[in-house]
Amino acid sequence: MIMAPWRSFQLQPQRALGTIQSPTLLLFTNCFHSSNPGSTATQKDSLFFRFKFKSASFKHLDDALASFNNIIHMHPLPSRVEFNRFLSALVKMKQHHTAVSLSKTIELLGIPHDIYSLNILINCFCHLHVVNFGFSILGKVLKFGLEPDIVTFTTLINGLSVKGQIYEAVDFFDDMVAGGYQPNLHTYNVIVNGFCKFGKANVAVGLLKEMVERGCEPNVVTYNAIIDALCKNKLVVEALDLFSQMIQRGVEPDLVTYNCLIHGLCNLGRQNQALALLKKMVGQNISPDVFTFSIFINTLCKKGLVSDAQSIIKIMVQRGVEPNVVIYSTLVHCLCYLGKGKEALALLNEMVRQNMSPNVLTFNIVIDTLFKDGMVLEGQEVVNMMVERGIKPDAIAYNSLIDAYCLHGQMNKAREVFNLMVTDGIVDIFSYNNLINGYCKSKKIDEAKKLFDDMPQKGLVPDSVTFNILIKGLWEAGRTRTAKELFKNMCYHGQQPNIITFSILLHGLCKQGDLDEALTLFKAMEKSHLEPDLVIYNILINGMFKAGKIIDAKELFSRLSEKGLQPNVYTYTVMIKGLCNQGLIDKAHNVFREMQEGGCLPDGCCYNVIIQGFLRHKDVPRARKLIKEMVGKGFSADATTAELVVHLLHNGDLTLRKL
DNA sequence: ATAGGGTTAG
Repeated sequence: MIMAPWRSFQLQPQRALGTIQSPTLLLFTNCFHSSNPGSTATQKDSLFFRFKFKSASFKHLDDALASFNNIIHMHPLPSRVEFNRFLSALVKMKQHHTAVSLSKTIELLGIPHDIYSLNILINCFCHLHVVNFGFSILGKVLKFGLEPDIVTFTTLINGLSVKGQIYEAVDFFDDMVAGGYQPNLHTYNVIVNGFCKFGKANVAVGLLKEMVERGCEPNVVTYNAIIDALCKNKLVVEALDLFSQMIQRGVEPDLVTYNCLIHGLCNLGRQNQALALLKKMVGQNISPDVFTFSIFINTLCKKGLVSDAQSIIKIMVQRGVEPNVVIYSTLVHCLCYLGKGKEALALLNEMVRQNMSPNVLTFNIVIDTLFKDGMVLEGQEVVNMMVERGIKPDAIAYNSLIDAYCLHGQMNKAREVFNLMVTDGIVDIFSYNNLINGYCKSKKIDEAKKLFDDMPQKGLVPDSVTFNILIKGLWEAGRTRTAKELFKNMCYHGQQPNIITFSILLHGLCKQGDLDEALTLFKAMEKSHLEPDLVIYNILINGMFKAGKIIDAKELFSRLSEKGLQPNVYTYTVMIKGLCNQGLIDKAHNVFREMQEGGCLPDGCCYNVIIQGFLRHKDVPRARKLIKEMVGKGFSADATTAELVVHLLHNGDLTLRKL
């Protein structure tokens, strides 16, 4: 159980909800809850709705719906203005779908639309990613003889740009200007934001000038959007330039500005500069908030410094900033990253216990880690826990679940999850790639192929990863001809083979001993302007040894540095193994020494390879010495080494016997 | 307008 030292500072006791499980029970309990008047008292409700509040606001959808059911029975009915107020309250709760359907109800009650209600409706459709419906509402506006206003256009522009159709958004913007409508600051901010989210921060920077020329002086929101985008594109220098520029133009940076810059600096590892900015902002009486702390906590977590992160949490609590679910999830992630799955699970349970509802992200991190660390049962239990708490996995969570089940050969479960995604209409390329990969690894190549063929039907195009997975699967299933055909057909499917494609095929060919074909393929690869990397050379050197071309292998090895590549532990292991197999045990030993002089430390596999070399040559003293060294470094003998030792046991050698 | 999760193929 992990102890949270800051626990005493935080989390005011909240309403106990821990025992409530069924929605019915929840509704039941709500009936007795004094802070929830909306659902029962009709008279009070209408007063509340009509006179008491300037703008309606609800905490729960249930309250809003109950309120709605009451007011539609009032005589006379509330005015359009009041219904609009209600609809925008729903929008604030991100209940766009409900807003659309209630808008229809209101219409059916005989309350005519006005431009405000139609603008709200357009906004809802845009948020539901059906901009076309938004445009059909624009048609309705005109049909009703209503005048679209700048809000109508800005909303539609926003709808296009959040869908990534930024150039369509700009076209529409131009049409609007041509139609005599003046864009305002908000319109520009929507466009700027679109470019920023679309990875075109530079275009957004260019827009600043146009804004000034048009008399729409950029405000702090404009600058923040661009600064954030620049930071996320690692262009912190440019972001800092813009930061100075905004100050020069008299726009005061706010907390968001600083948070964005601090985030960008931390991501580039420039924490000292980030801290300097923190100091600067505090000097300007801008207090760090939970976002600011979160950035620093995350940065420390990524470095594995959990205790430092925990200290920051203490500080923030002392400053009166409450850690939230993001802060906790970051810590959970950190523990997972450090391989402490059990402790992460404990912290997750602690969150639940303290009523800090973990969300799909928190659960996903823990589930992923537990499965990857082989704790299948624990992982499954957390999945159940998530479902019990009514948290619906999203595409990322589902995909990592598919991957997890595949990893443990539970293909039926993986398939089940995949089918759920199909039902929900959220299968993506990752789902297919993960599941195809799972089938290949479980030697169910026909299932894999079937899935691959099924992709276009779902509107998905196989990517290079899909091809690579399937080529490898086919090859390993012995269907090398089909694998080669698929490789040749890749480009007809719009996918270029990449370096990994080549490595898969080269590996397969070398393993079969087809060195000549491998070398032909290697030439083809160079011709297609793919720069071979160390992995490719490792495969080739290995293949050359296997084919008995020791001179070629040694030459290729020695030419690595002139290609700007430094041999790694795999390269050396390949060399050592090759030399050992050719009986050149002393040469192998030289390489083993050379690698360490060059600063490359042997791993367990490397030790096993050279030890096996010595054992096969009945050189027990040197084998014994290296076994001792290996065990001392915390590596252990593999099955082959152990077997060889058993054969030599008649020596009664104690060091070896220990294995 | 700002903070936390997936890169699956060698």
